[in-house]
Amino acid sequence: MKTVKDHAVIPAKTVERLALYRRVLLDLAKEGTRDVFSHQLAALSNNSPAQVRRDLMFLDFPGGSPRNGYSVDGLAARISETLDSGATRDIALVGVGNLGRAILDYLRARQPALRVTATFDVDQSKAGREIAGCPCYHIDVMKEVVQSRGVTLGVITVPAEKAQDVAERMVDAGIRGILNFAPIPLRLPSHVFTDRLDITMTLEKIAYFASRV
Amino acid sequence: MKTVKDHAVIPAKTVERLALYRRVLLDLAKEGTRDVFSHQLAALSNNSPAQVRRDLMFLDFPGGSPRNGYSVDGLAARISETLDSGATRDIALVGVGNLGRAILDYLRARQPALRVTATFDVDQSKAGREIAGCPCYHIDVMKEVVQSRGVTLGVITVPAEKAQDVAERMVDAGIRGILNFAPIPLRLPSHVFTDRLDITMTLEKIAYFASRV
DNA sequence: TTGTGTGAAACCGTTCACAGCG
DNA sequence: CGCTGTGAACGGTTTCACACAA
Repeated sequence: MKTVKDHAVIPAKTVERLALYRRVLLDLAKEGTRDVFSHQLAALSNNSPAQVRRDLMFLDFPGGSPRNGYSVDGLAARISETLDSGATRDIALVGVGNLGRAILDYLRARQPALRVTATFDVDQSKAGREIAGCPCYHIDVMKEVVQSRGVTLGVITVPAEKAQDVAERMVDAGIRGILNFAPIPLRLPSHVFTDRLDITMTLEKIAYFASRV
Repeated sequence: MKTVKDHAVIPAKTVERLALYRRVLLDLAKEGTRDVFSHQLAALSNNSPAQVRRDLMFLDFPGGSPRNGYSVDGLAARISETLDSGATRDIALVGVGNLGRAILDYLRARQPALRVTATFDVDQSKAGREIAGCPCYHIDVMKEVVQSRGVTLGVITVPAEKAQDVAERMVDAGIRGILNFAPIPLRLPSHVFTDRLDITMTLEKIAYFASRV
């Protein structure tokens, strides 16, 4: 029996794992697997079977039988409905340095539901050119471009000192969610969802735990 | 009074925040600030003053006076002692694509306590060259290079299909901690500390939360 | 019999609130 | 006073354990 309402908010950690399950399921589908048990999905995403089943409760998915487990295709589709609502999201990327270009390449091959529509930089010489098949504008025209194309997500790959300013311009342009690679957290109005991927900090954490036994 | 033993294991989230506090403190020091209150540190790393004070309890730092707060230099130094023990850690980076190069650049400027010593790739044509001032070897010689230089940390920026294999070679070479950029979790012996920075997954999470109000 | 779906318990991290001190 | 240090309360997440279904 399903008790979770359609529009119930799913906790962030669960959303992350659902995105991971989807990727695993798509891989399984590609190699022809039809059905999967929670313990298999758990092994492939290393966590516990109980965690997997608990996460799937949020999907309102009629799925799993004790005989066969879950339908790979059905479950993947249900996750996509829940996370994406099927719509493609447009992304603006600010800061066309090495990291910015890497992320462009990274995303181009993947998930067509997430697409970098435009890139921006302070460097005038980059404006007007195409970077990895994606037009690059000067940052001063960001608001117009973002609004005319209905971009709702932003990625920040500029140096730490510029990140807060860029983020505020993004919010002003109407962007609702920001992924920040700068090593400093952004202070933004609470209606904007932000997350940070801090490479140095993560390495420092790994260094700490790798030394104690 | 301090009750936390020197070798007590600090929770991962606290370690992350301590690394962030250190960065903030170093910025403050650079601009000449001598002392800082927990509420200031909290604002700069956006979280609560209570959280900051709770985190600092793990440091066994005699610090804070109600009059002046904490000594900026003293606190930064104490965090470094606790996280790094002052030692420089050597890193091996496998996968010299765009992302790999971006991370090399990113780390070169920063934290001298973390240094990429060698890079590796399957591409023979990259071997023998220098990438961003860092020697690049073929992946087959990784074990020797890693062992002769005492490298203990690894960064994986290869495609998903290769990541597990690369990780196992790293572990075989004696690496103790791995930062994985591939979108699939690694299955490794539990004595190896691993963390994953999954760009696509994070964007999917942001897309999910950016659409609900 | 095996695996799902799920209440209930255990666990962990954050926040509260206040005693103690400069 | 205002801030630190911290015990205690709180809330969210994970794990346990078992009824139920194929």
